[in-house]
Amino acid sequence: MAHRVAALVFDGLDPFELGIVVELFGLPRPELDVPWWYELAVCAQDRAPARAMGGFTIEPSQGLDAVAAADTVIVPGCPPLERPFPEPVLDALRTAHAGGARVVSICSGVFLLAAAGLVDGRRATTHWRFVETLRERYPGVDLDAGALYVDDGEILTSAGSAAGLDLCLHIVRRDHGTAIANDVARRLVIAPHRAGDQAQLVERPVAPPDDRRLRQAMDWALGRLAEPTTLADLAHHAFMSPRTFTRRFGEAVGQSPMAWFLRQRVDASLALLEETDRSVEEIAAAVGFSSAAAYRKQFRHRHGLSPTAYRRSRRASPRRVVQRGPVPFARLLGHAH
DNA sequence: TAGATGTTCCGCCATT
DNA sequence: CTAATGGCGGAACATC
Repeated sequence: MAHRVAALVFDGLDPFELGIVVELFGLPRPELDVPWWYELAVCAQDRAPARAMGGFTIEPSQGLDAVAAADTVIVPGCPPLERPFPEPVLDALRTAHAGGARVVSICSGVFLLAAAGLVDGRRATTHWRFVETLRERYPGVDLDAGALYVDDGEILTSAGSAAGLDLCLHIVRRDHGTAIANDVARRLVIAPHRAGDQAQLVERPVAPPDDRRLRQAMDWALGRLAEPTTLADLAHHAFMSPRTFTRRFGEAVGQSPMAWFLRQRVDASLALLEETDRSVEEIAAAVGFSSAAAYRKQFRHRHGLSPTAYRRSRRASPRRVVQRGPVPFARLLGHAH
């Protein structure tokens, strides 16, 4: 069974945002272990070609029928503001929504949803440039101007282009779980250039989980990275049994608790390798490994080279600001979700 | 190198 | 009735 995704395009659409949709929903992913995946159709009324920003044209493969019949409709941003939307387009959107489809917008795409009356009295967001206009035109919308994206059930809206990517990943997470979403993200976010093999992929940092007890345990663990810590300890600080903790952690984070924790330790060591001259032995101890051997093994496993080789590669090109390791989870914990 | 010992993690299932 | 919980056991892996 395939899940039908329809992307609605217009003159003036932002091809980057359409690209996000194509990348996430329009490509086969045979490498993923999932029972079903998405089938994308790029749609416009009468399949009329749409001029994209940047001066080229997109030829839709489907008309509005595909929109009405879709399981998920996505509206990428388009500077809509002056013209009214064609009634058939709005109808197709309403039909899809009434039939239980999810309706998603990126950036200024909300205007179309609003025009169709789908976001009245609902929470939504958009790019900050459009906040004022949206407020004036559709005062009934409960606008959350600060959010990256808003998930209001079957209506999902997002802010600027990159937030659209976050929202699409969020949808994949909803549909297939966190582990698969992380997998997809890992394939999208390719490492900055590095000589040699494909080591050192930058993994997308996981969003902090909703469950406060989980965050609490993670916070606690991060605050004492170097101390000996067991699964039972973590579970205890989350006020759960080890079994339940393991289960909930996996659902929320997409990794097992100890795999996550080991990773945090290795991540923490990156800064020490880059910014200090302490020995590998010392660093291993400083981030909580019981032996340098264990540290080396973990490090090679995650980064494909030895700690010393990693340090050397950083020193060799100190000005390459673009290159950086994974964002430590700690920095994300403070963020709103 | 081999082997004994410990830990994690996940499917299964009774219980809440 | 369904959903969540947590104990148990064993495979996989790590450690000594």
